[in-house]
Amino acid sequence: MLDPYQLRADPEAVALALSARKFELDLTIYQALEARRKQLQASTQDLQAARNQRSKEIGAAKARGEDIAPLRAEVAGLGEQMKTSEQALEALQEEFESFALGLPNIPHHSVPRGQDERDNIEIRRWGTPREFSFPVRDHVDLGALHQAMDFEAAVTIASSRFSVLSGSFARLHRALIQFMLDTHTEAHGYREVYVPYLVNAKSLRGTGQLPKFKDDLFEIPRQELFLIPTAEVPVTNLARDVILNAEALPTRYVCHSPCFRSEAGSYGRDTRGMIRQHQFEKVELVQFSTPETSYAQLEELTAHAESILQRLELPYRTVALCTGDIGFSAAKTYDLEVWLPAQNAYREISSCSNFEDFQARRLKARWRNPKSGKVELIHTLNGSGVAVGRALVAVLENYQQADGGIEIPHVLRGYLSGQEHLAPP
RNA sequence: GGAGAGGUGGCAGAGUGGUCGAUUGCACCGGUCUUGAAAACCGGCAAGGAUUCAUCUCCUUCGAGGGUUCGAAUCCCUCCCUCUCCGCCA
Repeated sequence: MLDPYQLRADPEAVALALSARKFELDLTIYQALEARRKQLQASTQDLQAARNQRSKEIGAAKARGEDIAPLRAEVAGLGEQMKTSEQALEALQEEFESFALGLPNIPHHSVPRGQDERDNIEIRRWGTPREFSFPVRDHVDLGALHQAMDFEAAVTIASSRFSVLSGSFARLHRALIQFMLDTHTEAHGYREVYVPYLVNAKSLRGTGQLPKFKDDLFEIPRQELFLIPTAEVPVTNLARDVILNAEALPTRYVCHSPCFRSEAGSYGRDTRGMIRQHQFEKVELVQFSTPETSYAQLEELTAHAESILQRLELPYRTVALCTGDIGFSAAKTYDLEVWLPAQNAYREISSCSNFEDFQARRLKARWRNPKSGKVELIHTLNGSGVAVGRALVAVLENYQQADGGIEIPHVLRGYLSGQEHLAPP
């Protein structure tokens, strides 16, 4: 949610800033709503004040033992009038809220301007894609060869866009999770958390998935809960309705969780293999910070995610998303794209964002600023550190050998009883 | 699932229809005292919103929603959550 004061003070400037991300803020609608709100709120509060004052007079008169009947008659009509006004105001405020919830965040000034992903800017590249002396297999073929990846079984059990891993690949997948968690907790100073995978609508509204992106979620209507699309939701909601102490900031959380996405609207995209699944594992980094340090922390968080790819010795590049490609809630985002030899392309494996106070305003996530003594909104950040399924794909494809065997990255060997190599059966 | 108890400010905890937005304690901030600190004493200290250059003033909020009333933290109804006991269960 945007700062209502900023919106009120200079709606034209907000509209201009949002136009950079191809969002059209309808100033006519906004200003009409605002004018009605202002008028109705003032008149409602006047009625409430009159009611309160009269009631106090009745109380005082009664205490003096006077006859209160005439006073009561005087106030009689006030209540109905007030109630009508209050209801109208409430309806208007709901209308205003749904309007405000539909407004995306304002991009930070450092975000490159552009229309779509073609205008994203590559910040840096790490590693060199390997030259293969044999035809490369993609992870699906490698999975079949190792008898360790079964998409047909997943269709039988659930539907398309699910997968079954077994044997060495299931273990490699688990090893990646352990490696990422251990690295972030031991080398990067994150606190590991375990959280609910089902969350309520309030949590999703807080992080920005609701109301606008309901179709992307799996819903459990009976219990009014949703499967999490990312650990960002439960972990960021740790700060909901909380006033943090200044000493607690910055707060760094790391969380491994499954993620569930309906992938509505992506029919036909990435249908082969486990690149785009309804269910996948992710290790998520979440930080809470003061407004002063949030951009420094975005750089830090991004470096922590990059460190995973570096330790796995996977070539990747870091991309700054342009204004036209940035997500709804984010003020600035870096994507990490890992090299996939079978696709001959860099593919997204992590997305690291600073949301500034956009989520915090919805969450009422605040801190007490010792300088002002005031309660102020925190800034929230998160990033994948990194997507586990895609990391598995990247390891398999980058580390494959001519016979279809897989060399194990050095940092994972300790999690695999020291194995250096997975031979096909 | 059954029975009972309870949800009040950062925390603890009073308050059962009328200056209660809320006694008090702790924590926190400022001051006096002190070489310094502690103690003691004095003062301040909820959040959100409207209006305003700012102050003043006003409105809302005692788990959530609805109701009764001129007036609700307080009475009634529904829901949510927490705790205790029983049952069941990983």
